[in-house]
Parts: sequence; structure tokens; C-alpha cells
Amino acid sequence: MNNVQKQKDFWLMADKRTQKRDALRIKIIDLAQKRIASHGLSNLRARDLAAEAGCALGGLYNMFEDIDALVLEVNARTLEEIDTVMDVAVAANPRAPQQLKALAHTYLAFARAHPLTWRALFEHHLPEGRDAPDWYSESLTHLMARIAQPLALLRPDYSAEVLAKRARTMFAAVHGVVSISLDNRFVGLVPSTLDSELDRFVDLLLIGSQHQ
Amino acid sequence: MNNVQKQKDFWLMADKRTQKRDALRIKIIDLAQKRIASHGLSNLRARDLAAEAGCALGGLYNMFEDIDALVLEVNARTLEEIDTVMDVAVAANPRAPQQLKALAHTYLAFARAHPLTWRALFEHHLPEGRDAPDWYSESLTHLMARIAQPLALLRPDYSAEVLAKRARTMFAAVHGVVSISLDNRFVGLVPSTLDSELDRFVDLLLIGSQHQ
DNA sequence: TCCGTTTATGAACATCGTTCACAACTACAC
DNA sequence: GTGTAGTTGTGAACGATGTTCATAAACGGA
Repeated sequence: MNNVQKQKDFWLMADKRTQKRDALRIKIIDLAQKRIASHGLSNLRARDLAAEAGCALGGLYNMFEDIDALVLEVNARTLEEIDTVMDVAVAANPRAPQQLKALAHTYLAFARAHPLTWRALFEHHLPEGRDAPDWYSESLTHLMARIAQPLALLRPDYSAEVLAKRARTMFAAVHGVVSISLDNRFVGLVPSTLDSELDRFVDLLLIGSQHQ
Repeated sequence: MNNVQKQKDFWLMADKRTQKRDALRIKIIDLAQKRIASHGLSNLRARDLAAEAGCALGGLYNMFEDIDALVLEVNARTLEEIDTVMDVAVAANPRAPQQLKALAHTYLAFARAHPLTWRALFEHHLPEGRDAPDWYSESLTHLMARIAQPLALLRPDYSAEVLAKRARTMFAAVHGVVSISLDNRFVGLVPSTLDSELDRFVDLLLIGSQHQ
């Protein structure tokens, strides 16, 4: 076999090894995603996944450093999904204030539609001293930029740095409202009509933003 | 021993049994509190506590239904501590807007001073289907009432029900801002000057509240 | 076909929370 | 005091879990 042929095989067939490897890797992420969606992060078990994926227990650890790394993959998908629906929300609304309101409501809708998947985003913590990989942090940054964009239209006087801070604060506030409202601890503590309360809250933020 | 003497012993010495029992119970809660404060909720171990408390492993389960019940005790103490510093914050400021700002800053200060203890409040989740005891929920309600009080002065038009909702929303928003700012995930994502950002944010809420 | 390398396997290990049969202890009656 | 019934303390054992590693199987290239 000459060198040209070797090169071709490398790109086309990829290796039977890496092919199988990638297929199993994706299968496991799929299964983990489903498991988290249906039973929550705390019910994710290495043995369940291995059994469902049809591989040995140790096989998981050939694909992923540990369970945390697998969860990061699932959470990355979730962030991407949120980004997708947010993209739609922004596109459907021409004016900045409506875009921000739509973003908040979209966020609430996502959290309501996929509560366990959404909760996994914030329940999961890497062990002390271990940082999330760069591609994960960039995913978060990208989400913040989604909020910064309409906010920039509303407040063209903000510098890029201030804009980033304000976007993060706005996200944090909306996240807090959604988070506590959906938290079992607080359910029933107060009669809740979350949609209108969130709507009113974002209005309040917008009014405040413009008067400040 | 006559009946009068019996009665006296009952009230004064209480029982050698219950005395020891209560002492151990408090000792364990103390230890758990320290452990959470220094190493975080995820590093709380039944065996560590038993060893430190000088009792057998099984002894823990004579005092507490399970580890969750113990964590609830610690979290209840934390809520009380937060309530105490909030009480001070309110007392130190005569006017409602300043009271609300002080509450927010006090909350941030507490979270900063006792990050692991504070995080345990929200990291901990009871297993599915199990509700927190009433005394715990009442503790949360009491905390919300602390916020509702100055808010009521600011918005006397709110009914009790609306007031409760708005107080919870305001707490949720401030909690979200503090929470995400202190979250390792978001640290470094954006240059953060949390104090001034929080200050500005509460101003924004106040402005919005008055214009709405 | 053969061999070096990579990957898959699952038994074994360390750590957890939790249980439970048993021993020690306490309160009370006599 | 002494005995007895009831309560509490004990720690070995159990089952579940994440992770590792020696070994076997599979694969790619010559």
C-alpha cells in the first residue's frame, strides 16, 4: 500500500477503532442525557449506563475521564439547546425590550419543559480545584452574549465590559426568579403565578434600566 | 422515694438518658456545622462525625433519621443566623429603601463570610417525595417576611398576597445575583465588582418598583 | 498470517449510608 | 441493694456506588 492510499484510508474510513469508539461515546452521552431528563442527575449511575450501552463498566472510563466529564458533555448539549431556543426568541422579536422579555420567558419555558435537565446544569459541581474545560466556559460566555446583544441596543452608552457585567447580572436575576419558583422548597410557600410574575419582573428591570 | 421527690427529679435532672442524648445530639449538630463550614456539604461523612463525637456509627441514627435530617438541622441554624444579621440590618436603617439595600448587602456579606455553609442551604435536596418538616418551611417563610416588611412600607397598595409574591421574587433575584457571582463557574467569566454591581441592581429594583 | 498496539472486560477495591442483632445501661419497683 | 423491663449504644455487616487494573480480545499494518 503506497503512501497516498494510506492517507486516503485515514480520512475516509477513519479507523474501525475510532469509528466504534465514537459511536459508543455518543451512545453513552445520549443515554446519560435521557437518564438525567427522566430521573435527574442524582440518579445517574455508571452501571446503568454501561448496561444500557451494552458495554462493560470499565468501558465508560475509556470514553470519559469520569462521570463528571460525562455530565459536562450532557450539560454542554443543554446549553446548546437553550442557545438555540434563545436564538429563535430573539429572531422573532424586532425590538430590544421585547427581545429581553422573550429571552426570559424562553428561559422559563425551557426550565419548565425540561426541569431535571435544566437543574442538572446548576446542581452539578466539579470537585474542588478542578475547572470546567474551556469549551464549556465558552458555551456559558456565548449564552451571556445572547443577553448582552439586545441590552446593548437599549443602552448604547455601556462599554463592552459594563455590558458583560450587566448581562450577567440580568441573567442571574431572571435565573434566580425562575430557579426559586420551580424549587420544591418554595412551592406552596406563596401562591405563584409565575408567568405573570416573571413578566412583571422583567418589565421592572427594563424600567429600572432606562431610568438609571 | 416519695412522689414529691420523684416529681422534682423529673423536672430538674430530666433523666440521665435524655440528658446524655440531648448533649450528644447537639454535639453532633455542632460538628456537622463546623464540617460543612470548613469542607462543604459534600464532605460531610457519617463516620467522621461519629468518630469526632466519640460515639458509634449507629449512634448517629439514634439521634437522626438519616444524614438529611442532620443537614436540615444545620441549615435551620444557618437560616436563623441569616435572620439575625438581617434583623440588625433592618434595625440600623430607618427608611424602607435603605432597609432593602441593607438586606441585600447583608445577604451578600453572609454568603461571602460563610460560603460553604451558605451553599449548603441550596445544594441540599431531600430525596424525591420527601418534604421538609414544617418548622423548616416556617423558617423560610419568616425570612421572606423580613423582606416583605420594608417592601410593604414602599408599596402600601400591595395586598398581603401580592406582597408575599413580590418579596419572594425580590429575594430570588438578589439571591440569583449573589449566587452566580460567587459560583466558581462564572468567576473570571467577567470582571466582577460584586458590591457595586449588587448596589446598582437593588437601586434598579427600587426604581422599577416605584414606577410600576 | 503474524505481531505490536489499542481497546474491552469485569472482578476487585475503597467508600459511602444504613441496618440490626446484641450488649450495656438506666429507671423503677420491691 | 437487687432484679427486671425497657431504652440506648455498639460496630460488624450489607448493599450501592465510582473507579482501577491485570488480563483478554480486537484491530491495523507488514
